[in-house]
Amino acid sequence: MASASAPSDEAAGGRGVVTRFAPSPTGYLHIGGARTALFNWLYARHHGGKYLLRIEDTDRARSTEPAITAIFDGLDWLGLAGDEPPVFQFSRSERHAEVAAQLLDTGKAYRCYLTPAELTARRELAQAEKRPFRLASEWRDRGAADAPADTPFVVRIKAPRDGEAVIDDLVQGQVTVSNAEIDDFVLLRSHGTPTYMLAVVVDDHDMGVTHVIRGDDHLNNAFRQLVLLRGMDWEVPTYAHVPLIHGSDGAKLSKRHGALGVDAYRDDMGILPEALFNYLLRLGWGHGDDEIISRDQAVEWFDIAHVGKGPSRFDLAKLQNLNGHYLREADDVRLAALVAPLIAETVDLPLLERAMPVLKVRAKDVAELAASAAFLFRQRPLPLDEKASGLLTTGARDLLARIHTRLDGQSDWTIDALEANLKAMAEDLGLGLGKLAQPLRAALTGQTTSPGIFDVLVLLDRDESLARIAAQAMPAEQTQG
RNA sequence: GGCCCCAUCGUCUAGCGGUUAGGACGCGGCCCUUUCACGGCUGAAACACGGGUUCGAUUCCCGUUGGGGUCACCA
Repeated sequence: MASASAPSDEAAGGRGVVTRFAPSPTGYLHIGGARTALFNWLYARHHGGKYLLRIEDTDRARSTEPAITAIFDGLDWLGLAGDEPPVFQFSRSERHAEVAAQLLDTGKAYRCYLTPAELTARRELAQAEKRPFRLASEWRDRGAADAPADTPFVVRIKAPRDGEAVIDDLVQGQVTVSNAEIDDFVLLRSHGTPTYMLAVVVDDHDMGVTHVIRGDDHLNNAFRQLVLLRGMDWEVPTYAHVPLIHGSDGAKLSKRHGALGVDAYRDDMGILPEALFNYLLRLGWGHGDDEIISRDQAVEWFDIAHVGKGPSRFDLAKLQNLNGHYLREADDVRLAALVAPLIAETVDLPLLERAMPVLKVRAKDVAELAASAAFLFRQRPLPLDEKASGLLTTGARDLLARIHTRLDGQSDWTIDALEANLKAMAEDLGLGLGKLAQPLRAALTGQTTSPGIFDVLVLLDRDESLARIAAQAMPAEQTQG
């Protein structure tokens, strides 16, 4: 099963790769989280490993059920569901406490009786003296005998004070931090609940995670987690800290930059999942000149080595361009099903499906597609938009009457026949085809832009087309002469 | 502010000592054309700066500047 010879295989080592995406359900799945999930998924797939999901809900006050649902929905939509049922971190608190107890027993952690008030006082003092704050709790070396009775305490790790720690990060390279920078962070809160720092390390270990791929806002945390890992004598996973996504102005992505839940891209912006997948893949990662990359191709090509080290800015225009591409490629039946609910009029689904090939080449999102399809289902008299009504001058209406007469005599209602007929008519009148097509388009669609005029004629069919033309044509008696 | 990280067109990126610095989005022009798109061709557009190393730096090293991340009983 194992590859016979792949010594250069980046850090996959001998063991099977296990990655995880671990969002905290305090908000919806945002674009940055989606990309982190994508990279984890790709890395696992590429190496034939496993990709797991874990919901980091240890903050009971901020974790919500709707957020959890939205995160799973978003992941499913992008095709990034976990390979196994998700782990809910809160359900594992007993295990976390057990590890904290073990650290306490082995002298790797201690009970700290400093109150929150004392802590903030020390912090403020340090700040006032413009001195970096590093907590030095006197409880670190005090014996249990000194412990005050009935006083709440937190459990802190005993972080080393000398030397330095090194992490070989797949993205950031070798990063060294002095141990003096790492404080005795809290493992168990005064109410006995585990902190994120404890929970992550225990869960990653228990879940067999070999590769931790996450946002680089966690790079500093990795050093803290290292202390814990050493305390438990556990194997250190391979880290890959991926740069964050920034907004168009270079600042950390926020709501106003479009850091919306992926559901907003789907529902409000009409983005297709394959487009977002492709966009997110290319944001911060590249493979030569390739831009349009399929899922399979991505799995084959993806590597951490080509993940950029600098943050990249989110560019909506490029996402939309990609979306246009995938829209054109998408199956007509699928698109019709997506578009139908967005159309106010009663939809003739087979007609919508038939129209899709000529509609989808001119749309960049699902909403645009719906807007461009609506004319097919409107009742007569057709409402005209401003440009269309401006175009239907007396002369144009007169022309429509002539067109009506001409087409009324046409039995072969096909694109070729219609085109031949109208071109001949234009020639007879000494006009360009456009002179006929534009008024016709206005009468047929109520708009000045639409698919090709012969496509429209055929889609609408003979009776409806003729009726729409008649509705806008100059009354017959005024055209005599 | 301390610590850590980063730096190629406006944006996403290719490049891994010697290239006319390539592609894509966006922008301009042309072509196609019944409108709008699509498509094709084409133009403008980048190695942040200063020192080294080297025969030769976009590429390696140092510094400056700029940007980002992080400093909780949040995750």
